[in-house]
Amino acid sequence: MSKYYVATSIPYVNGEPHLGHAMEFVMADVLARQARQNGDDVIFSTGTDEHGGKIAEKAAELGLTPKELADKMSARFSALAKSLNISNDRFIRTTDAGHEQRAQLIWKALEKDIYKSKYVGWYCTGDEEFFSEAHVKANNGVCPDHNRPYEKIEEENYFFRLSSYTAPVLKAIEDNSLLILPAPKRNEILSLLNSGLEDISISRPKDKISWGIPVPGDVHQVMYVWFEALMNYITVLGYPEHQDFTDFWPADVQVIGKGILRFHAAIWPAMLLALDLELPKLLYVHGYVTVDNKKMSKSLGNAVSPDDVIKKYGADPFRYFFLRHIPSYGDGDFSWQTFEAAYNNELANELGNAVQRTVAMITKYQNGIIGDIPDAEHDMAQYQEAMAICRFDRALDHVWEQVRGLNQYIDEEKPWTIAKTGDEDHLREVLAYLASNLLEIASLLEPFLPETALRIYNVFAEGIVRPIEGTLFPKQDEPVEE
RNA sequence: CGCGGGGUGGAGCAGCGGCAGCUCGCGUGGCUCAUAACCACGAGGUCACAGGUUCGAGUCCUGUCCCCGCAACCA
Repeated sequence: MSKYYVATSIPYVNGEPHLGHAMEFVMADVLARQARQNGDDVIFSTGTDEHGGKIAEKAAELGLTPKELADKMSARFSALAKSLNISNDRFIRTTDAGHEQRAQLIWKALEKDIYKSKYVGWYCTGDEEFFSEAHVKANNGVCPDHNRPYEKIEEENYFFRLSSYTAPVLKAIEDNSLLILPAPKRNEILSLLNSGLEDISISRPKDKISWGIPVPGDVHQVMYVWFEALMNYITVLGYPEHQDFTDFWPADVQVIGKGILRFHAAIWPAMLLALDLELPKLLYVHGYVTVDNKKMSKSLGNAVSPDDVIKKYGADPFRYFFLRHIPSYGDGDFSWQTFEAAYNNELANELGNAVQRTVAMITKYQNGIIGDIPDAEHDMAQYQEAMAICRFDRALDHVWEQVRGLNQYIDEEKPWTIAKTGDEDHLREVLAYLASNLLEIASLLEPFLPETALRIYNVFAEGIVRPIEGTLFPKQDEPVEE
């Protein structure tokens, strides 16, 4: 039994969970469920990233302590995972004592590559934030939000010698020992690496940002959130001493959004190399979700809550839409309209109805007795290939080819005609073939639509049809608001 | 010349050198097992533009015009 470790990135608890977070959960869940289906021993981890100035500020605005805010928001994310049927084995929070302690161990282990230096940057006291040279130049030296000039400020920070790791990280990505999918993302990071990496600041003065993990041996500094958050992928396994870490690292897949590619394809691998650890085997980078072709944003008021969609349609339809209709290798769009179309046409009419008509015929013509169900013999190669490279959309396309094929087969064979002519053997054969196909489809669907797969199994698995209560995907008639 | 992605029937996409394809939507017909579902057929494209390579180009090369993302701590 081989070990399989898959992790999502851990969302920052700065805002409410949105469709993009939900999609990432779902994608990673497909990988985890597929691995379990293949008999692997799986750890699937997700969680929340909770430190940093932004959280502290936001908490202050709301009259909460940072920890109270983090608790509240973290719970929202774990609730989302639950309502989407995400099968994560772990849910790590960067405020967990275990993470904080292990992060400090990691820091110490990295000390040969850490040095103290002055950070010089452009600072806006309005934002209380540093800005890059390019950013400042683009705004002609004046902060547009506060209409005051950026100040040049120096502060003491610890730095990580990222520059020393440019070459080995580059090599790992070039020879695909750290595979990055899709390829354009790999190219993007290669070109970044080819231009060389600079050392990065990895701490903040405690008097500026206190909400963070203390730097070991320096009471005046806390770790920079990102630096410490990346460590979750190994602290969750119990680095350095726990057996899970020995057994499950390196990760088989890390699932991330395109916005955090640099952190995961440059900084994180460098940290791992500095720790003398192996790199993840695959970094799968998904795109962003727009709503009605616009970037989700509070000011536009077009944010759609994953909860609303799940409440109305359920977890499986949600999973289905985001896995098949948001391109696995690119950005995609959600709208209620396209969601409903997918639900009605594909789930209800094609799949749901295929199950329904099969059930009805077996019940009507054979009193619900299926008899021997032959093994299905479709060529799964294309499906498997798609799964291997995280092309969930393509994999589902192939499943739906089978669903359509099934409906075509029914129309060609016309079981109702066979029933009239009284050729019982032939009829039994045809209907058993249908059941067999639906069982096969259920198996292919299992990682994607776990509830649906189970319901289909339950109907046909015993050689006798056990009618479903209601229908698989009840048609939704009432128009959705908005 | 910062980097990257893209412009293909009404919409969304595939095709990456050999007669332009898929899904939705639309039209017509068929069927009656079924969730007014299912099946078949059809209409609809000078593949952003201009050059070039080739026996042959959405497909390769060059140039132009648009769109989008990253760069600037959003998944």
